[in-house]
Amino acid sequence: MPKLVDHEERRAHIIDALLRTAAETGLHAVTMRSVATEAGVSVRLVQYYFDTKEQLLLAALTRLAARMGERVRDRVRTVGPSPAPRDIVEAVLLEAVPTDEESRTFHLVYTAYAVLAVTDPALAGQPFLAAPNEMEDFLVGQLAAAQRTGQSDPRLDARQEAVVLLAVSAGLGLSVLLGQRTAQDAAAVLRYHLGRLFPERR
Amino acid sequence: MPKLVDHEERRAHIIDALLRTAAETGLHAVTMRSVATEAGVSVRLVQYYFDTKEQLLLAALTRLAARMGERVRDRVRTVGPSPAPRDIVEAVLLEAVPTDEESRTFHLVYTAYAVLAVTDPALAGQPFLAAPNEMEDFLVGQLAAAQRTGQSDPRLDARQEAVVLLAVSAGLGLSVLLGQRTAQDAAAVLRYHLGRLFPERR
DNA sequence: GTTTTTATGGTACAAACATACCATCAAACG
DNA sequence: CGTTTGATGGTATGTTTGTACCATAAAAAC
Repeated sequence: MPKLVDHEERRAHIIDALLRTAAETGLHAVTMRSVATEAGVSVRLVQYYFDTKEQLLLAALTRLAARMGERVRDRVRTVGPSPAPRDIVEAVLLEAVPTDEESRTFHLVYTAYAVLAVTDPALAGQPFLAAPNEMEDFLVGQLAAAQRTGQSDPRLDARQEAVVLLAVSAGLGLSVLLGQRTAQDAAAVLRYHLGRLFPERR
Repeated sequence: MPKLVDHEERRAHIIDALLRTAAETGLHAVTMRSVATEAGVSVRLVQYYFDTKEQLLLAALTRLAARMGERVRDRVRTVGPSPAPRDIVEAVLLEAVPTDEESRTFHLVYTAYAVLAVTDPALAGQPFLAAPNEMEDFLVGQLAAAQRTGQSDPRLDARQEAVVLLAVSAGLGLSVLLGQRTAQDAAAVLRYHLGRLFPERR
């Protein structure tokens, strides 16, 4: 055998190249050749590590979803000691607003995948349904906790408010992606809305 | 000359064929041939009425945006006599939730266009920025009117609430498109949120 | 030291695509 | 009545795509 290379590392390298080209030219314009060029390898190698283009796209989507989850968890972790529910919720939802370049790439490509998945049967809806539903339950838990400790109005319907929150952050994220709003403006709107959900006590 | 046909009608016919195929197989999979087949004409005819594919796509987007505007105006018109701001706002925002098949087609293809426009410079962002900004101003006006007549809390920031409203309806519409929620559920969430914005007086 | 494997490059190929070109039919116009 | 012109069909062409095939270097295994 030759170099005996780390397969996972190679795959990750190629997938990252795909994500970069997808963010630049659009997911629809991604080709075996463009990915190979961006990754600095031959087309044959892309074939070698991902047999077919469909498998490459699927692997990229999987990696994308995983990285998104990591980013959310990182955000929650760095929110400071003994955080209030409002802080946790804010951190989680702000992750949907693309600020840095990596975040922008992620959300752009992710959205492109989501739209693609509606018509393409090969891209099963798993990552597009499992993750948000999980998130919804998480938010319901946080809201309920806030209601128990008097940080939020107990008369509110936690489930509906959670759905509204997710919709708001998704909608704001999309508008930032489309260049309609800056990330800062979107974040301000989100904080405004959270201010209504978690009234300041005085 | 031969039949001396109505150009606009022919163009509309072909564009509708494009929208149908785009809704079924995805905008990325739309080809001159598929559109021609769906429209029941030859490829040559599609070329004849829209010189290039890019022009065809652009014309379809223009028609799509126009039809969307019509639908919103129709909704507002049929909201009943002497409508309250809440009814108007509800009607406008519910248009973003794809209920019937035509609405679903519109929003799916429109979203695909929006994602495409981020990377494709040929699709200038005009329809993606002008329409929402117009809508935002409209909502601000309705909210301000409601605040003046005591139908809504005057301490609220009408501008920010309008942005939240648009984001919520966009996010809910997307989740319906992705099959995460039914249109009925999304409508219920929207009404719940409106209920918080326009409290019932008792 | 020979024989497997593994990793890689290059190239060939069939399909699909957008578009350009050639041809035709029929209605309007003079 | 002939000629121009708008509307349409068919086909050719060059390019790009995904994928299959052939080749080879080199490390491990024996």
